[in-house]
Amino acid sequence: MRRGDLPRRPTRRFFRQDAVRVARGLIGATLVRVLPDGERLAGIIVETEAYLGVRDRASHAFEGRRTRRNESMYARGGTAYVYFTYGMHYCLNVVCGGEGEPAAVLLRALEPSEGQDRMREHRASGTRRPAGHEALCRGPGNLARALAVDRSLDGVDLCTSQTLFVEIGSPVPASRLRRTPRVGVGYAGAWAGRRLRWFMRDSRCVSGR
DNA sequence: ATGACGATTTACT
DNA sequence: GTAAATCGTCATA
Repeated sequence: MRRGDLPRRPTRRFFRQDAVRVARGLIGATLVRVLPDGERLAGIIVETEAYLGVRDRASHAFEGRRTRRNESMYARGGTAYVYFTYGMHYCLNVVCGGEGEPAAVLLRALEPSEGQDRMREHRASGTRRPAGHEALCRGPGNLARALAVDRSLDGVDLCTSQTLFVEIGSPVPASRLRRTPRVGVGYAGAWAGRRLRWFMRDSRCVSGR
């Protein structure tokens, strides 16, 4: 982005690509959350994972599973898919591909860039020590909590929403990225080993393991 | 109606 | 390293 340019959102065309391209392409972009009171929270996306749809055993849509929970995975690319897991955490995904094609990218970590105090408040309750800047949005559950993302944002269209959206960032060269298997999908057999996780090599905000 | 299970996080030995 | 927290969702009956 050049000086004086306004931030731009990725096009619908971008989100309609396959999840591998979207996962790779979102690294370095900024995720923006505008709270009900108008405060803007934002962070640079530093870690993503691709879930490839009906053939991917780790995906919620494996073998065409379609339920109330994962319904928004079947919406068109650019839709938010927010699910609740482990009885306490929300996770935010970006749906990819065309309508009826349930692929998605899980957003796993951000480097906070705006509204860090508010993020810290959101993270505060339940933890003993306040999270440092690096840890505010480290891990999908923490990211969602810091940005006040819950099921009310499930199904939101990131291409048009004023509440939750993405802004294009500077291009990230491949040399700054690392690619590994996904986290927490050991149950997925051969799919567990596929390198479908991307993260910024030098970022201190990336989740562990 | 019941039971098993998480695309996680934290705390603790 | 292991375990606990915690509950919506889904498959089974």
